[in-house]
Amino acid sequence: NLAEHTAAAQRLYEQGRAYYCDCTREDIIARTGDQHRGYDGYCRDRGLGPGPGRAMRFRAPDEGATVIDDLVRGKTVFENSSIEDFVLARADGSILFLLGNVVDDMVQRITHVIRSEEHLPNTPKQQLLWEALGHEPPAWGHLSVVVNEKRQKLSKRRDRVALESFREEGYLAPAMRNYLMLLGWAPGDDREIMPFDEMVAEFRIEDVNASPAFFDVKKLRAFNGEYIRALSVDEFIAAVQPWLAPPATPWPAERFDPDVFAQLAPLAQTRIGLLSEITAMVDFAFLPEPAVDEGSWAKTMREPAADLLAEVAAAYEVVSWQPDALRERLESIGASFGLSLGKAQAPVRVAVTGRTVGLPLFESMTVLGRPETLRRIESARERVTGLT
RNA sequence: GCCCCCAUCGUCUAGCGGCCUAGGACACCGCCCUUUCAAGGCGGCGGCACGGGUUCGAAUCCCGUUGGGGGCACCA
Repeated sequence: NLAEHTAAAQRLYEQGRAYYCDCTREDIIARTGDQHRGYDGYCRDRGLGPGPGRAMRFRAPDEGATVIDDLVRGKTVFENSSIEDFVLARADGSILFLLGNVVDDMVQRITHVIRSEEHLPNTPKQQLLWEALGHEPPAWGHLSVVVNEKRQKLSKRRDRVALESFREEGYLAPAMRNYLMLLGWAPGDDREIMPFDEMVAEFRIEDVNASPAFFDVKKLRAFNGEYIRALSVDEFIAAVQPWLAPPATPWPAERFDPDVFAQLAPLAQTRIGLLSEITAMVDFAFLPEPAVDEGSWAKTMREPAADLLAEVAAAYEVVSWQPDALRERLESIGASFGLSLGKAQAPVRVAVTGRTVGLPLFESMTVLGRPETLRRIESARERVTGLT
């Protein structure tokens, strides 16, 4: 809209609402003694015409006040005496943001300007321009900024603000959107998790509150978990695909078995808050050897783990390979050692999956298959015996 | 320094003069369920920044203080 920008500046000059000024930054500081004092109006009445080294300044009103009626903040009063004669056009004729932005909005017939709080100090200047150019100013709405734990506005340099990085970690778009909607706004009832369409239907800009909100990743993650659980199993399997292939996976691609994963998926679905967590949840099924967590090993592979593992291996040679049967056998073997099922399953779990926490054990073994399960139990038993 | 904004549990919020003994969510802590961990159920902890007004009555209105934030370019 270059032509419109220039025409608008020209019109303001012809109306006497703007004037030319040849002051440099240094001149102004020399006169006011302060680099934050603003322009002192030196050229206001010098009657300078256009020329090299001359910028065009807006003639701000000397008296009265400019009132911004803000959709989210109510009325804000700016004394006109505090508004400096700001520059509209550089010495080379190019137009500055403040004016260009206003002209663009007029050309596009913008009715509502909803933007961040940091623009609030610009608003009286822009409203003055709208009026000087003979237009009704738009409805303004200044939203508060989102802040970090130190309550400063989020910045690209300092804070994590790229949506892509959240997506790569396995946040679902609807969860992110739902969470973001709740920063500064709340639906009428106590529901927080709600479909976007319903939020849109209920949303009113006037209901947005004006105080800055902290971006709480913990709560975002909780929302994400809710959205993950709300997926059908098929949707879940589809959503999680990117984390089941290289480079996300520690297992070789050819070892991945979609049918095996499909059996594990519903078990994993209630256990992850981020899609990326699926990898560690099911890696035992696709790795040639379980990734042993040494802390888990040390905690569980003590008396009478070796003997227990030996008996479990023997019993599992012949049981019917189903979760219930596997559990019953382990439970009675544990009992013969004086161990609860909770205690007895621990070394078996570490032997088979490598960790003390994970998917339900008997279902996992069922999916892994008898030969591989027995091999892992036996291998763990040998290691324990070797160390004893 | 000047201009402006904001202020309810740790966090996000509901509240728009009496329904408030201040409600919900996340987090945290218990209990239940349970093969681990989750999920789920039940319960707990925890807040109106402070001081003045106005009013019969204030978290709600006004003023001030304090604290936090944003903006002060011939940048966008």
